[in-house]
Amino acid sequence: MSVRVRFAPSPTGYLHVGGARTALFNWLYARKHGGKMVLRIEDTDAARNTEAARSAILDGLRWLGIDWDEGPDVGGDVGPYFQSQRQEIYDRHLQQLEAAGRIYTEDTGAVRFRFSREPITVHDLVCGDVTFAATEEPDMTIRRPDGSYIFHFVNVVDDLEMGITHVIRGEDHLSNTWKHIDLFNALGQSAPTYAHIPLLLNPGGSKMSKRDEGAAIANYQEEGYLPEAVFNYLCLLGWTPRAEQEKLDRETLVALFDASEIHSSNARFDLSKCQWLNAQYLRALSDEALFAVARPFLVHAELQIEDEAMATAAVASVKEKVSLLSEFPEWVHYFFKDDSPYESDVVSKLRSKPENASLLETAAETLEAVDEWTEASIQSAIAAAAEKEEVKVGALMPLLRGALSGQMRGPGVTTIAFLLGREKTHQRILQAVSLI
RNA sequence: GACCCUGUCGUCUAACUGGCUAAGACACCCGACUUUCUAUCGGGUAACUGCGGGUUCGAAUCCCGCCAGGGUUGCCA
Repeated sequence: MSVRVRFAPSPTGYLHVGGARTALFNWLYARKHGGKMVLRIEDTDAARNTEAARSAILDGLRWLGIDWDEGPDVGGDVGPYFQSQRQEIYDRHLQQLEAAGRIYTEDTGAVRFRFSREPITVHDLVCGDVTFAATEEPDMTIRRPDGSYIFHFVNVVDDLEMGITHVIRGEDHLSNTWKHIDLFNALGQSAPTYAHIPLLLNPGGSKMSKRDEGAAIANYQEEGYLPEAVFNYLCLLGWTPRAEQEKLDRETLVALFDASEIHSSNARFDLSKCQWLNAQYLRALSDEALFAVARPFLVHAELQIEDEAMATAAVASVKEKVSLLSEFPEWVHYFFKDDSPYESDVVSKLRSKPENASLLETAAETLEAVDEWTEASIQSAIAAAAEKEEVKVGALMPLLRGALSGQMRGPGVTTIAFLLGREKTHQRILQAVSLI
C-alpha cells in the first residue's frame, strides 16, 4: 500500500511554525516514500473560515516549498478537500454509526458517539505503544444540534475516505487518539499508523502561541529569512539528520528522513540559531541570486536602484556580514543615498585629531589624480596619500571609511570607494572635512 | 484532580545491543587577524545526564519511587 499522508490545518489567518513543521514532516515522509501529500482544510468552524485566512496558510506552505499532490488548487480523486463541503460524506458515516448502534441523540439535538469503553492501544512510530485504559469520560459529541460536525469525527471520516495511511501530527493529539481509533473501529475500519511529533515550545517553555516571537511563518518572510533556511531549521527541532553538518538541502533531508528517529521530547524554539543558519544560506548564494532576494528589502527601505550591476556588487560586498535580508539596507544605504547621516562614532573619530582634515584632503587629491578607477589604483592612491602625510595606511583607512560611508563598519575601504565612483568619493571626503 | 508524553551544557542535540576523559552546533566570554565589523580564525566557560534508591565489575543507557515541564480531559481545531 502506497503512503498517503496529510496536513490538515484550520484556517486561522496565518501559518504557525508548529503547523509548518508538522506539514514539513509529513512532506518529508511522503517524498521519502514516494507517497502522496494531501492538504485538507479543516474549516468546519464557519466563523473562522474566510478566504484570507485560508490563503494565508497556503501562501505560507508554498513559501516554505511544501507542495501537495492533492488538495486546494490542485484537486484530486477524493475531494472535496474542504471539510465545509463534505457534509453528505459525514452524514453517510453518521448513518453507518447509527446502524451499528453507536450513536444516540440528546434532548438538545446533539449527537453523541458511544465509546466502546475498552482499553485502546495507540501504536505510534515516535512514542511506541501507548495504552489508554477503558475510559470513564462521557460519550463524545460528534454532531451539533445545528447539524455541523465536531473535529474528532470529521477528522476520522476524512482520513478514512482519503485513504490516509500515516497520520503525522503534533503530540497534543496523542491523548485523544484513542477516541479516533474507537471511531475507526466502530466504522469497521482499522486506524492508520500514527506518529506524534514533539511540540514546539517558546523560549519560556510553554507551547508556542500566536503571540510568541517567530510564531507566524509570514514573519520570517518579512524579516528576510530564506525559506530553505527556515525549512532546514525546522527539521532540526525534534529530529537529527545523521550528517556531518547541519546545513542540509531539501533533497538531502528527504533522503535522510526517518520518522522513527523523531524524538519524543518537546523542543524550544531558538531564533538565534535559525538566524545563523539563514546567514549560512545567504553566503551560499551567488551575487546575482543574493541581489534578487535582497532587492525588495532595499526598495522597501526606499533606496533608489539606478545601476543594477553596482547595486549587485554593493549587496555582495556585505554578504558575509549579514544574517537577515532585512539587515541589508542599514549596511548599504550610503551606496544609494547621499544624505545618510554620519553615525556618531564616525564623527568623533573624524574630530579626534586636528590633522585628520589635512589627511583627508591629501587623500582627496591623490584619489582625484588616479587614471583609471579600479580597486588597485584606489589602493595605491591611498597609500600615496599616507606616505605624503607620513602616516601609516592603517591610520588613514578608518578616516576614509567613516568619510565615505558614515559608518565604522562595512566592506573594504577600496571597495567602498570603487563602488561609489570617483565623483562621490571626492564629494564625501570634502563633506567629511567640513565636519571637522 | 485524572490520564498521556518527556527530562543530557542557557538552547537544539550525540553517545552502536550498559563500557574510553559525556561529543557537536547555536549563543556567550576571551584572544588573534584586519582599514572596520554583527565577518574570519583560534581558544574557553558551561551538563554530578531532574532527584533518590536499586541491579551490575561497570549505568545517561535497565528497574522502582519521587519531582519538574509539557499535553489532553469542549456542542474549538
